Amino acid sequence: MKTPKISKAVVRRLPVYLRYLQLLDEMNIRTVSSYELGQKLDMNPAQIRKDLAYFGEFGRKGIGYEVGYLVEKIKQILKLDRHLNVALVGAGHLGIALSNYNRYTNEKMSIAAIFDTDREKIGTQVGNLIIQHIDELEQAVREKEIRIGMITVPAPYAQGVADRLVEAGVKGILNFAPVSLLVPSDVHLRSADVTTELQSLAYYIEES
Amino acid sequence: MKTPKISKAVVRRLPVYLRYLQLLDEMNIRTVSSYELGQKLDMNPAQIRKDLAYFGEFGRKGIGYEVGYLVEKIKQILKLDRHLNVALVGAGHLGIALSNYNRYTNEKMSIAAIFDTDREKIGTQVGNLIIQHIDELEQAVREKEIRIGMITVPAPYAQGVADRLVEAGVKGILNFAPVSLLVPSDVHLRSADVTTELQSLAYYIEES
DNA sequence: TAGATTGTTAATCGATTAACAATC
DNA sequence: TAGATTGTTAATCGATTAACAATC
Repeated sequence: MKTPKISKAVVRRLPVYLRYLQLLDEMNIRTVSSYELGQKLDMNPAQIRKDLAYFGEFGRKGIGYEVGYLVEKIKQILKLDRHLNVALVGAGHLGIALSNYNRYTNEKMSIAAIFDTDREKIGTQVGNLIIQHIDELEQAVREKEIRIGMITVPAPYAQGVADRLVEAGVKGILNFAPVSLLVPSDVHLRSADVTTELQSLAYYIEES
Repeated sequence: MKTPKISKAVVRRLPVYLRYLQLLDEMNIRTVSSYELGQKLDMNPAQIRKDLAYFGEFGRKGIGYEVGYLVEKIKQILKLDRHLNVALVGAGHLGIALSNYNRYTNEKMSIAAIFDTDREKIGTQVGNLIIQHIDELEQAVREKEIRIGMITVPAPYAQGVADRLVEAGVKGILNFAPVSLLVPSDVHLRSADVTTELQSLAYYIEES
């Protein structure tokens, strides 16, 4: 165990750091301090330093962090330096839209299969993939070593899809359906539901 | 000030409770205990009771919560009992997909305008809306009393769009672009970025 | 050297959970 | 009445921030 005990909050912030560091890298900025990062990401510099320090000593006192080096380190930590295949279940508007995210994430992470139940859609090409029937899910997950599933089916079908993904061996699920899912504790579930986000935002909107 | 100090974590859970309660309501289930809710939502019952108790005494000792009543109460708390207009900026695949979310959220919350800069798209109908040029944003926000903006433009344009939304008077922003935005402290910003979600999930995926 | 900035410890703050009296 | 379940206080746990010695 190379890391002691990393909190979920820390892990959720690492991709945010990574994204901004990659931007700096593209701008050929070599070095950055936790203070500068804090300014740009609206975060406390101490938190950034502490987060990074869980994984090693990446900075230099008096200087800051070397951008390119830190990018590589964070990629390693997040395991973005190895291939990771994702399955997308639900080829509706949202599913199709998300299938474009291939480019955004990382060359090493890619959507390796898309599933639906609609006979009209099956066999159709989306990007460089062909929409498959969901009954091929288990086989595809095994053959392509898919580890993460994204669920973009209507709410009533989402739990069933989650069950199948789990059964097939997926270890992470990103659920876009507006419903609470139950999965075994060894499977990491994230909700990416627009409904709940908007509804909780509404709380903060004062009367006009 | 009718509420003392409600934490963000509590507010984010209320829509989750609401959603499940509405499901129970549709199934004509009259009453539910915090224990049952906890089971179905994979949450601690004490937390659910405590969350609800911040806003009033909605339950009955020995009985539980009356589903229909609690649904109404949570809607009131989240201000989902009044109209709330949302603007969508960016009519790409994701934007179009999200424009369907009208039905999911709430009859009272609706996307009231869609903007883009692409001349090809402007004037095009999406659902019951016509895509407008982003230069009409300020006027539309004012006229339609839009209070929340969803950003689905490419990352490099997102901060500019956020600035315009803020300037126009929007008080909540849901950002789908893979970039960290800065907004004034009185504007509530939420990130709904798939990239960071997937990347943080990757951390938990063990070697195959 | 003087100034800057890290890594880390200690202090603080916030959120979750346990426990139980009140009561339906 | 006995059993169930809330609302709430106290205890615990986890996360953030402040402070500063180490050092580039």
